[in-house]
Amino acid sequence: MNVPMNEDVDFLQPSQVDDLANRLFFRLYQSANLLHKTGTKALDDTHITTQQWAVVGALARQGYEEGIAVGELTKFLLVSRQNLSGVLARLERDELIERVVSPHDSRSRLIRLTKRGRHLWRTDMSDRISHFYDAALAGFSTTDKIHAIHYFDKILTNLKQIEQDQGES
Amino acid sequence: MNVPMNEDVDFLQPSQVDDLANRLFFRLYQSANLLHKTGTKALDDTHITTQQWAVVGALARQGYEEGIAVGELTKFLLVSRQNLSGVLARLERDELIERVVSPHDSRSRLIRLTKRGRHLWRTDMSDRISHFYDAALAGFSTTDKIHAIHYFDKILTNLKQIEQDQGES
DNA sequence: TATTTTATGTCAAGTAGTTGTCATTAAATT
DNA sequence: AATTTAATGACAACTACTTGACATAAAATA
Repeated sequence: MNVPMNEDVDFLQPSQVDDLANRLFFRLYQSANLLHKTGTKALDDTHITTQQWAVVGALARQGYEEGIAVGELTKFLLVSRQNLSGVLARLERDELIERVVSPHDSRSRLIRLTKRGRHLWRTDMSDRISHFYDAALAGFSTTDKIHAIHYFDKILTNLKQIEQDQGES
Repeated sequence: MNVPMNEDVDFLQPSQVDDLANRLFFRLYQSANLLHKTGTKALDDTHITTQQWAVVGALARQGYEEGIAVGELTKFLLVSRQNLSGVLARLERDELIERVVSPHDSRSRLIRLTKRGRHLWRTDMSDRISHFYDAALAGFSTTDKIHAIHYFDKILTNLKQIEQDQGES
């Protein structure tokens, strides 16, 4: 037995799996679970889920008043086309978004907020989201936020690379 | 107009919503999406999803050979009992876990790995997970990992507080 | 012009997540 | 001993997420 056993690490993850990595991704998993639960509840009055929030928030960005193609939106949100299709159908049902044919490419239908959708974002969602963010990032300095974003960006870059490698095989 | 407009911030988030917070949680949302997609694909051969991975990983920890109560598991994974119930049913169907009556509380059934489940974890999952972690955290020093975990812990603490506050109202 | 590529929609099957409700059973409390 | 509380299972309805497959229409290319 030339390999020394580290009892402290072994207690939590009794295998060759990197304990720090395991903790990190498990906390990412937990954070995402709680984000969806508490985020959706924070917007309970608006009947908007965190996924719909992500879509509406994307469409509310300046520069996207005329809409965005579904394909672009899937790349931005990192969800599948088929999944996004359902979310968009429900947002369309509730008259928060609409589909218009792209002036540049008639294959492409652009998704954009309706007047009602824009109004909901500005009037009912923004404030609640601000308060949610304040509570969720209590104790975070600006520097902390920037550093945390940086780590997320690195993880995202790596995961995108993994996805690309997986697609090739 | 006494409030100065910050064009840089306004470009990405044209409201009073904290842009840094928005970026941070959007990247958390994206990271979780990609984690599930790439993680599940990395374990494709084993027919284990990231959620099942979380459960099996939790049960594979030292000290949990005799099992864990469903309620404890929901608190650990931060998912609902009803959701976990379905995941456990599929793992039971595949004979990776089993339910045994708790020796201390006969209301409680303990979830534990079967021999087959433990074998799958050690033989097929651990290595793939290690490689996945290595790729997903490429460029992360040990210090980076510790700092990132620290941020996740702070976010988790805050989100748990939000959940508690929401439950009271 | 004919072919290929691209963007999208749709249908299907399966997994995962939520809340809410009701029932059961046993522990804990009065 | 009777009542309350806690842990769980089961069912329902809904949203969201995946892959796979097939169809359509228009852009791009040969």
